[in-house]
Amino acid sequence: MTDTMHKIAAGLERAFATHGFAEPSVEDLRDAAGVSLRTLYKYAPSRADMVLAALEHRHGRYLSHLFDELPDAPEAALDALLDRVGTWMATETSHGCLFHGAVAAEPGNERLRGVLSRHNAEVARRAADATGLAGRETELLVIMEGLTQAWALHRDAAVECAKRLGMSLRKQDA
Amino acid sequence: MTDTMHKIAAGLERAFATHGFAEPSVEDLRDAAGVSLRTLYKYAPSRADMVLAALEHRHGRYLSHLFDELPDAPEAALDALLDRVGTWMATETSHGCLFHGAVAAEPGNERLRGVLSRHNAEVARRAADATGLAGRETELLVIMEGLTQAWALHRDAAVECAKRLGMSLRKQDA
DNA sequence: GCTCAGGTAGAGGGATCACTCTACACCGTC
DNA sequence: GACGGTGTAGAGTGATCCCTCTACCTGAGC
Repeated sequence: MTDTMHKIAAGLERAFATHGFAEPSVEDLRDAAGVSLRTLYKYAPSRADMVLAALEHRHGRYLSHLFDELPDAPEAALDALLDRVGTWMATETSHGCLFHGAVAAEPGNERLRGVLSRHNAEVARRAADATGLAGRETELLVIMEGLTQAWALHRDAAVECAKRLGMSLRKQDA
Repeated sequence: MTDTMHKIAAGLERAFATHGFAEPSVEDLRDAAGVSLRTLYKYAPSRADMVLAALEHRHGRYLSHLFDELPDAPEAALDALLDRVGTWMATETSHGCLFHGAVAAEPGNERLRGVLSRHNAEVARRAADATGLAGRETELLVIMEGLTQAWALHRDAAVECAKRLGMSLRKQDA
C-alpha cells in the first residue's frame, strides 16, 4: 500500500526533524512511523533508507509550502517566498535545514550529498522561475540559505534583511 | 600542560571536521588527538566535552582566518572577507559549517545551541566592524551564512554572488 | 470456509560503543 | 635514589543498537 509508505515517510520525517539524525534509534523511528519493525524494514530496508525516505517526503512538503499558490507579480512573489521561508522555520524547523543536518550527520555519504544538491538546485530554480529572476539562481540560493541559517538568531529581522537583499537583486538587474 | 590540551583540541577539531560528529568513536578521537584514552578523558571527561573542545578551537581558528590582517579600506575588506570565506570552505570544510553540524547532530543540546549563537554573533559583529557596516550585522550574517551553504553547490560563483550582494548593501546605505 | 497478502508483537544475535580501571614508563626535583 | 606528576597501553564492563526471525492476527476475494 502506498498509504502505509506515506504514513511511514511522514513519521520518519517528523522524528528526524525533532530529534536529529543521530539520536533516534530504529525503535524510536518505528514508534514515530506507527508501524511494526517488520513493516518499517519492508519499506526501508536499512536505517540509511529511512533517512532517504524522510528527506524525500520533506522535499515535497517544502516545495509545496514555498511555491503553492504564490502571487503572480514578481516582487510580491519574492516577498511572499521569503516570508514563507520564515514561517517554515517557525513551524517546522527551528534549527536549520533538515538536508544539511542529514549530510552533517554523515559527511562521507555521497548519496546524501547528491540529495542535498538536487534539493537546493530545484528550490533555486523554482524560486528564480516564480520571481522573474531567471539566471540569478545562485544569488537566490545564497539569500534563502542565509535566511534559513540566520533565522535561528534573528527571527523576523532576518526575513526583513533577506527581503531587502532580494530587492537589491532586482535593482541590479535593471 | 596547555600544550597537551592544544594538541588534543586540534586533533579533535580535525577528526570531527573530516568525519562528522556521529561517526568517530572515542577511540578514533584518541588516535586523532595523538594521546592515550586516559589523557583524553582527563582533559575532556566525556564525548560531549570533546565536541565542545573541538568547537572552541575551531572558533579561534576561524576568526583568525577571516580577520587577521584584513585590508583597512571598507570595500576591500568586505571583498577580502568573502574571498576568505571561500578559501576556508575550500581548504577546511567542503560541507557546511562545523557549528551547524554539531547542533544538527544533537538538536536538543542547548549548550551547543548557545555556542553556535555566540559564534555567529561574534563573526557578524567583527565583520560589521571590519567593513564599516555597523548596524548591518544581520545582513552580513545572511550573506556569509548563505555563501557558506551555497558554496558546496556553486564554488567561486557563490563567492562572486555574495560580493555583489555585499556591494548592494553598501549602496543601500548611501 | 479457505487462502493469502499484509499487518503486529517482540525476543535474540552479533557487533559496537562510551567509559573505567589496572599496571607501568618517564622525568625533573629534592 | 625516592617521589610525585604526567603520560602510555590496553583489557574489561555494561549498555545500546541495527537488524533478523519466529509466531500469530486480520480481513478481503474466490
